[in-house]
Amino acid sequence: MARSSTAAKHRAGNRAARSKRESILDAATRVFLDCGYGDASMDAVAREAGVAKQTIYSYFDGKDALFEAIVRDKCDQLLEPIGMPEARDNDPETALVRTARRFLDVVLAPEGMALFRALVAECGRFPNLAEAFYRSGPLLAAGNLADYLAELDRKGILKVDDPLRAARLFFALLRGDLYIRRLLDLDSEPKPAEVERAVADAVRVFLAAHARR
Amino acid sequence: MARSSTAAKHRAGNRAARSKRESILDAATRVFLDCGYGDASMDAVAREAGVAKQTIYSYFDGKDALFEAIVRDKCDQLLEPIGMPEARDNDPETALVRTARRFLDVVLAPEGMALFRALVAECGRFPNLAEAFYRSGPLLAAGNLADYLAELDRKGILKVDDPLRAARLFFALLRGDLYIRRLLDLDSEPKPAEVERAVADAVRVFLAAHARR
DNA sequence: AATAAACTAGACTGGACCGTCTAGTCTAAT
DNA sequence: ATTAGACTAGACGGTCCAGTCTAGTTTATT
Repeated sequence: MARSSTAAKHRAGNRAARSKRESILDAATRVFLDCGYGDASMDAVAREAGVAKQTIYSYFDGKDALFEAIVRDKCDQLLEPIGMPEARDNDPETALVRTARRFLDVVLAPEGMALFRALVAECGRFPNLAEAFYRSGPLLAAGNLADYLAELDRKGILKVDDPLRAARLFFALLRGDLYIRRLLDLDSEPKPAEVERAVADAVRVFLAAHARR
Repeated sequence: MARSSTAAKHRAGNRAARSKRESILDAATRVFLDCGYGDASMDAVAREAGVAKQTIYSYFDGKDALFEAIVRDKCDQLLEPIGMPEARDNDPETALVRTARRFLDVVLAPEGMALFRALVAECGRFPNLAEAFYRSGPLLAAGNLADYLAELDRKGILKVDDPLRAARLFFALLRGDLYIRRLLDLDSEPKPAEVERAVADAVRVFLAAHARR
């Protein structure tokens, strides 16, 4: 039998309710990603959202559920460009540079970093979130690139024995030292020139390793 | 004027006091790295150490100071093998493989991962810890490798234009996808065969990129 | 206008936890 | 044996917070 509670109705979603739900999600995203799960308080979310605390509880089951919701939300929103297969090109350098830029722009941006830090910090409490992130982010991106690399190998443009492993290595190269420093919050968002240099380095090394001799 | 409080005397360090201090540090390390800073309680540390809570406060100024102490401790202990310059060898493959194994053995081990996760989670609260870790870990390792790579370049064995950047790229390759998965706690400690494969992949790609033509 | 549902502001409960304090025990040196 | 310092067990104050409850207000629908 259907629950007729307020929360259940909201989950179905009127128009007004959706906007209220979204302003809560927005505020919660800011608070959670700023403070981390532990130091974020529901009162702070309510204040930030301009909403009574009770209202939050009428849209979400509790702190855990709210955190899950905002993380899944940000994952979808943030990783969507990464997940999309890149326009392919017979010149691998062109395609790799495009893929690389798109990847770094997302993961090095403050939001991308904050999301990843939150996931790392809470992967013990929310293992399924970490899994979902990995699948719809790094794994999907590597899969797409792997398909393209396999095609280049078939066409004899590059030599790629294990496309998936090669794709993973490419993204590893791309993260490089920058990523570690960003994770530890030792650098602020890098300037475009730095990103461009990281892209160029990664592409150069990758192509050298997979050139047809 | 010198403080004559218990805490000050302990900091100087008798023999008995040192062992008590160490059992507190041990327990605190377990608790903090298991639960994270926020969810670790001083009562849990006391219980785990088999010590009264007051005793902890007579050796350490508070929760923050205890956390700092255990992190610096683990950093020193864990990163010491990484920081030492590797025995050099005119065959770069031999030397790189050795360096790579030593690096991955440390950073992929449960303790290494737990430490890094804690640092990522708390880098906002303890920015100086993150900095110290980076300098005595990744930065030092890259510096050492860079020196060796510069030597190889001088000898005409490899072509390495920017040794420090090259060294960083090598470690980036090494971390690869494994590191991300470990950070998110999606994998347990990898088997030696997996590590060996990651090492081989990284070395192969690196050498291909820096071969004298 | 009347009515019901949604919302607000804020009080409140129950629990966790940091850091302190107390009272008593153990150890070691004089 | 005495005495001082270290230690223990546990209580306690103060703070913070998740989640609930109350009483009153707004909004929308009929």
